[in-house]
This record gives sequence, structure tokens and C-alpha cells, in this order.
Amino acid sequence: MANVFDILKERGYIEQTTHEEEIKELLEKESVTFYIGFDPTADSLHLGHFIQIMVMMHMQRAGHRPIAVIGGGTAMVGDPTGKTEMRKMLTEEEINKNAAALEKQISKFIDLDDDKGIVVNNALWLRNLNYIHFLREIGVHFSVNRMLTAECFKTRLEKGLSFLEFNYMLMQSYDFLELYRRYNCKLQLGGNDQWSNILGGIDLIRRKEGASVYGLTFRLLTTSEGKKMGKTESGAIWIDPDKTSPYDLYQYLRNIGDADVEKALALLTFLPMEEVKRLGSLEGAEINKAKEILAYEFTKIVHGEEEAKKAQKAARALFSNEAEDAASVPSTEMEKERFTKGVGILDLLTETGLTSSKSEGRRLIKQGGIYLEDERINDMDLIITTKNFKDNKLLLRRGKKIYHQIELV
RNA sequence: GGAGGGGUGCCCGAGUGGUUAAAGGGAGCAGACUGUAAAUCUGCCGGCGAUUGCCUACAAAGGUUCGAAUCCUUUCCCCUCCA
Repeated sequence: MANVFDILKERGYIEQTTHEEEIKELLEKESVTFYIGFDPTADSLHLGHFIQIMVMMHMQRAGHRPIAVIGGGTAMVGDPTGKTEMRKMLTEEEINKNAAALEKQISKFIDLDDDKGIVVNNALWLRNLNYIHFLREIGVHFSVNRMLTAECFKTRLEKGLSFLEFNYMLMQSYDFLELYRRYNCKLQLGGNDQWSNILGGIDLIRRKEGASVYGLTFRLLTTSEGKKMGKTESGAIWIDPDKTSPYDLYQYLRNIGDADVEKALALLTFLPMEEVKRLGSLEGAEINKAKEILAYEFTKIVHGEEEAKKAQKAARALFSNEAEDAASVPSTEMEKERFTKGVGILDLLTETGLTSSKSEGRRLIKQGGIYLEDERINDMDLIITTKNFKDNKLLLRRGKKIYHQIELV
């Protein structure tokens, strides 16, 4: 069987490693406990985080033991890496709430039974640290001079960096040490922006324990233009189905740029690489098949086969004009009575969330971007009544591909 | 603690008394073209209402003025240099 390291490398996850050969060897000869950190800065993971989840799944499948560390302690401080300025501080309640939500999500993707995987919150050891004690035990091992030369602080030195944030690196390093002590965790993985934080932990463990541990970073999920993937006008693409519906998730990937298809297939699905390459090399309109597969496979991983099928079916129905079975299109239920009098189109658009304000709705109608059952609307005073509904359903469309269904109840 | 500089719309960034809902760029949205792609072109891009209107907005709160993002005062925050 191929080494996971090779698998990860072939699929394009790996960006940097501390000791390529040693890591490979280690992964070959034993079941390795490794960790990845997640910051509870929101109450759901988003598409960008999913690279990390995918890696965990790959690793777990290969018999290694993942630890997902929820940064309930580190979030109290905030990671300055990659930020141009200090981010707003979250309250303790927010952090706790987010941490609980993330924990629940992560446990859906990695197997926690029989100690095969672990989810742990670093608040457990960080929040009650004694300052003096911490400085003496941990702080001594960090050279400020060296930290300042780290790339991640450089940008912040121009804009200003608070002492609070400066400590983030120590805390994350300490995490690694704790995990090494508690679980014999020997490998830390993370996004490429975590490189210096990871190195800090490795150094610390060497100094405190005289042990060699390793680090590895992966690519951030970006488009071919180098922009972060997973962001849209309405915000991030979330894993939580209440924040981003399976249909929208599906559509997001379905609409991915040609140049990104192969990369996304490798990173976000478990399809064999030969298949990934084959699909990625399709040209012209053919590549749409690859996009469909990508969208389907990924939705399946995140939300399960059933949701993936529903999303695919809905998408196909809508885009091939067979307006049946739009079951999974985002929909809103509204009371039938309201439509006996009639509801203005602008209100309807806003209520369904298709537009964020009536002004936007007006604008879109003016530009010809709103459709009712595939008929372009020109009249912004249009009143929708029960007559517009077929079987108590009405399909609204914004632009080419954003649909929303209204159901009468 | 002292001296100086600064805080503008999603982001970057012009604007130093009126014609500024605020140049320009990026992002985003819509239209055309396409393959539910990219590139390109066109339009839009605070809210409410509608045939030229109203409200909210240039860190916050006050003030000067017919009129302020622009001037003054206070507060908060950030940066640079000195301690």
C-alpha cells in the first residue's frame, strides 16, 4: 500500500515539511498521533478548512490517530498570522459556543471511537496557566530576536503588533508540547500560514523533552489566480447546512473555474488520482462533467449521499429546464393567505433572501436579472398572487443560476 | 509621559468649506458572449420611496457656519520618533 505521505503529496496537499524523509519513514513504521488546530472564530467550518479535514481523513484511513485541537484557549488571544491588523476579540461565551459547534462538526468526519481520534480543546490547559510559571517554563525558550525575523510578524511590525498577539506563537507551541506529553503526538499539520507556529512547537519540544517531532503544512485552498477559495458575495461557503445549503455548496463547486477543477478534485474528493487526472484533462464543454463529479463527490463527503443526490438532481432539473423535482432548491414556506391579497415582487425577493434590500431588487429587475418561472420580469411593482403558483409552488430566479422556491402552506 | 502623523463606503485609496452618496482601483452583482467555465465588453454597486424626493453615512460626541468628510473642542483607537 502506498504511504499516506506519498498520497498526500501526489494529491497536492503538501506545501512544506520539516523533514520529508523522516516523516515518511515515521508514517510507514508506526501509527502516528498527529494534530491539526482549528480556531473557533466562527460557529462552523468553511470550505477552506476542509482541506484540513480531508487530510485528517486520509491520515486516519491510513491508520494514524488524528487529534483535532479546538483553539478555545488560543482564540482568547487571536492568531496574528496573515492578518494585517488585530482582529476583534471574541468574548469567552462566543468562543465557547463556537468551540462546541466545531467539535460537533469535526466529529462527523473523523472517527472518535476507541480512541481512534481525539477532539480536544486547548482551553483545557491554556486558560488556567500561571503567568510567571509559563514564562519560566516556556518563555525562556523563545528568542524574541528570532521571532521578530519570522515572516509572519514582519508584516505586522509595520502595522503594529500587540504583546497579546505576539504570545500566540508561544501558546501554540505549548499546545504541541502538551499534546506530545499527553498523547505522544509527534506531528503537527496545518495550513501554510501556520509554518512558523509549528516550528516554534517543534523547537520547544526538542528543548524541553529532547525529542524530535515533525511538522508539515498544506496548501491553502486557492483558485488559479491565487485568491482564497470558498468566499462568495454572501460570505464564506460553510459546512453547516443551515448556513450554506447543500444545494449551494454543490453549485459553488459546480461553477468552479476550469483551471481549478483538477486541483479541487485531488484535494476535495477521494477519487483515485488516475481518475482525477483524467477528469482534469477534459476540455471544452466536456469539463462540465468533471465539475459535476466534483460537486457531487464533495457534497457527498460533507452532507452525505442523499443530500448530494438531491442537490445534483435539483441542479440538473433547473439547468436543463425540466422544471420538475426542484426539491432541494433552497425554498421558503409562506402562508397561502398572504397571496390571496398578493405580495409585491420586491418584498418577496427580500424575504427569500434573493436580494438583500428592495433597492437591490429594483436594480436587478431594471437590469433584467430577475425571473419568475423562467420569464424575465420587467415590472417592479408586480404583485404575486396565488395565481402565479403551480401546485402551490413558485420558482424565482436571480441571474443565471441562483434559484429560490416558494411553497405555499 | 513628550513630539508628530493618521482614522473615509466590503477592501485599498483620493478628497482639506458648497455642484460629494463621496474620484480611482480591487472585490461583488446583473446583462451580452459562452460550456452553470475563463477572458472580454456594458451597466450596477448605502437604505427607503418613487418620474427629479427622503433618510443614513466619511472613528464617536458636541460646536462654528446659510452650508462640513473637510474648521474648532472633547473622547476613543492606530502609527512613527523620543523616554
